[in-house]
Amino acid sequence: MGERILARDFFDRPAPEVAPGLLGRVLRHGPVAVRLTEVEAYGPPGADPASHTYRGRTPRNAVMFGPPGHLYVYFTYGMHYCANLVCLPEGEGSGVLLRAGEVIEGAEIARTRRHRPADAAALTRPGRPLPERDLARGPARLAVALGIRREHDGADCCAGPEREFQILEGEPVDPALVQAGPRTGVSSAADTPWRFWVAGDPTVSPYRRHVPRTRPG
DNA sequence: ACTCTGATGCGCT
DNA sequence: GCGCATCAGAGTG
Repeated sequence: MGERILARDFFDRPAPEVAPGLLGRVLRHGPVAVRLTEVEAYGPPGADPASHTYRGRTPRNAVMFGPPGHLYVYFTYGMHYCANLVCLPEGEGSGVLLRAGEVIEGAEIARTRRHRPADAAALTRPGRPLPERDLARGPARLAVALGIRREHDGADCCAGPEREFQILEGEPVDPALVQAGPRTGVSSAADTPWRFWVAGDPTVSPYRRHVPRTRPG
């Protein structure tokens, strides 16, 4: 039942319609599965200044203009990957950013991915293990937990159980529990309430307003 | 709990 | 060159 793959038609609608319906759905990549608790919609060219597709098609955002139900993976801040699910028919350029979720399968693998051995001092420090709820709390953390990398840009999530990624039906969230508000960290269209999350869920990321950086000097 | 900052690659103007 | 759809760690209350 909840293990069925979402039909591609599900994504063949505007992102702000798709986004709230994605809450409670499950994205699986091999042994790790994440139940989505927070998402953001991004509109097609011209309509949404915060969207990567606002100024039209480029090599980077090309997948967003492809068929729905595929992963658009981008690299940002010189160190993070984030993932969207493409919406609307081919040629439109719209999607839903996957902002946070609950790891429901493969938590140990996810924890290994999220742990960084780079800081040698941290290994000798007592520190507690990373809390379960933080494994995929935030778009870049979610990407790490699921092992999403640059090469997965364009991966089809609706094609079948033999494919690397699947978006599963899961248990859609009661609409009464869905909350909506402004998107996180965007520098424009901050008044557009296209962020959707599950009320009271601890895996939802803390809201951060965009703050412009001033460089030294 | 909160606020501030540095790290870091690259797409776009 | 500027500005990111960010995060972790340090500092403070």
